[in-house]
Parts: sequence; C-alpha cells; structure tokens
Amino acid sequence: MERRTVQREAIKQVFKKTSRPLTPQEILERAKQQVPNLGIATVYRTVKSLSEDGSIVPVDAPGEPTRFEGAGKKHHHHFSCRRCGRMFEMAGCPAGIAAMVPEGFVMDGHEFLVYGRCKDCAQLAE
Amino acid sequence: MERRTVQREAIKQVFKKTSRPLTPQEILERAKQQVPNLGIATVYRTVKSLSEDGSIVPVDAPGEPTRFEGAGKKHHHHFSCRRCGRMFEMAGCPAGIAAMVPEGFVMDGHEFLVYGRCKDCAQLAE
DNA sequence: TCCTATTTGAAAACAAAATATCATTAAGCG
DNA sequence: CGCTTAATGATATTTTGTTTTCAAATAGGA
Repeated sequence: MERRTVQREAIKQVFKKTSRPLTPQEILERAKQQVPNLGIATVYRTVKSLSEDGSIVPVDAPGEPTRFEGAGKKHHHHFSCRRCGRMFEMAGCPAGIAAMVPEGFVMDGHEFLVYGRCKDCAQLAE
Repeated sequence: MERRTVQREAIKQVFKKTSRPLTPQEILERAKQQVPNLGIATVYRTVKSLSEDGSIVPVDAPGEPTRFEGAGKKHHHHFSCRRCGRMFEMAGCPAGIAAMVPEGFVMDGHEFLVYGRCKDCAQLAE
C-alpha cells in the first residue's frame, strides 16, 4: 500500500497553495520549506504517482522542463514570462481554431501559449 | 569568407523543396539523397548559420527537437501529427488572443499548436 | 596548379532532464 | 514495541539533443 509520508504531504500541499504550473525544481524549493532535506528524486517520484492517479497534470512548453499543475481546472491556457521564466494560468480559449485545421486533418487537441512579461516583470526596466 | 559547398547547397535545397518544419534528422535524411555521406554535425552547423543569417527560422514544440522552416512566410501556426510525428503548416491565426491576457501582463508573442492526425494518418485504422 | 584556411565527417564530449540504484530510514500493521 | 517493506536521499546512470574536437578533404584565390 502507499504510505503517507511527510514528503508526499508537503508536495501535495505545494499544489494546493499554487495555481500556476511548477517545474520539479520549483516544487522542490517550495516543499523544502516543510521538509528541508527533501531530495529531487522524491519530487520526481511523487509527481509521477500524482500524475498517474490524476490529481495533477503535466504542462509542457518548448525547451523547458515539464511542469505540473493541479487537475480538475476548467480548460485554460498559459502565459510564459520571458524575464522570470514563470508560467501563469490564463482563462479562456481563442476562437476559430477548428477553421484553421486543413482539409482531411483530424484535430484531437490544441495548445496555446502566450509569451511576454508577467505583471511583476512588466514594470521593471530591463 | 563562407565557402560554397555541396553539403550546404543540398541542405538549402531541402528547405526550398519542403514547406513543413523539419528536424535536423529529417534534414539529414533528405539532404543525404544528394550527398550520401553527409554528417549530422554538418546539418547542425549549417542550420545554425542559416538561422543566424535569417533564411530559416526555428519552430519549437514541447518535448521535441527544434525544427526549422524557410523564413519569410506569412504568420501561421502548426499541426503536429500524433501518429507519424510530422509537423505541418496551418494558415491563419485564432481570434481573441489579446483578450485572454491577464491585467498587467504584456504579450509579445504567441504560439499555437494543434494536435491530431494528418491527412495521411487520418485514414489509417490504428 | 599550388597553397592555405575553411569545411567536413566521425566520434567524443557536453548539457539537462529524468530515472535507476542502493544503503538507510521510517510507516504502520500485528 | 518490533518487524517488514515501502519510501527516501544521495548519487550514478541513462537519454536525447546538440556542440566540440581533430585529422582529412576541399574551395577558391594567387
């Protein structure tokens, strides 16, 4: 059976407290506040099992490590900040997607990613 | 000065003949038809210089190697086939993007990727 | 044609994310 | 409280894409 450990609980808490998708490293940093000597291997193991049981979902972006966010959210997309590298949730979905699909092609999913500066970074000069 | 070699010319030809984005491996396979013992290192080197002089542009997708396509096309997006792994060009752009960006965030680009079956693969059973 | 600097191909090296290994720790049932 | 075994942490290993190295080949000016 799966044992309840402080490490696993700490990682679950991180997802409860954060709505934006997190990389394994970000998860590690946050969970370490509860379990200081937590190892990255445990993060990867836990993230894998949470992902398999469906409580979190992977969010992939080009050239970046896979991030994870809590499952069960409404369909949404993401904003990737070019300065701080963090990813944020964006409500809604653009229109007219189906019309773009070429004749004969069958769509079964889509991904939309906006790049720019997040609220914090937009105010900074450089 | 930059020398004109059969390898470089063969790689340039590949981009002239193909409109969809190609991975370095795909470029290698195609260019090998002209230059049989072409090496992958030369493909990477050439792709890098063509990319720097602006004649081709990188196309990134999550979890996949960077692809490249000829520059100077109209704004467009891509379709990624889940079965054969090839990526295709899709004309147009969805509407209502700006409205999705949260208050205070500044957008400077976006990426849109549709997944499914390409025309060839849509007809196949499995 | 000769010469030199650039380019090439093969293989080694590198980078970064993810997974595996293994001795140690500890969850939780009896 | 013991005991068994899953979970952990540190580290090694794997994986995959890309870059570097270096001897050999070659473009192209003299």
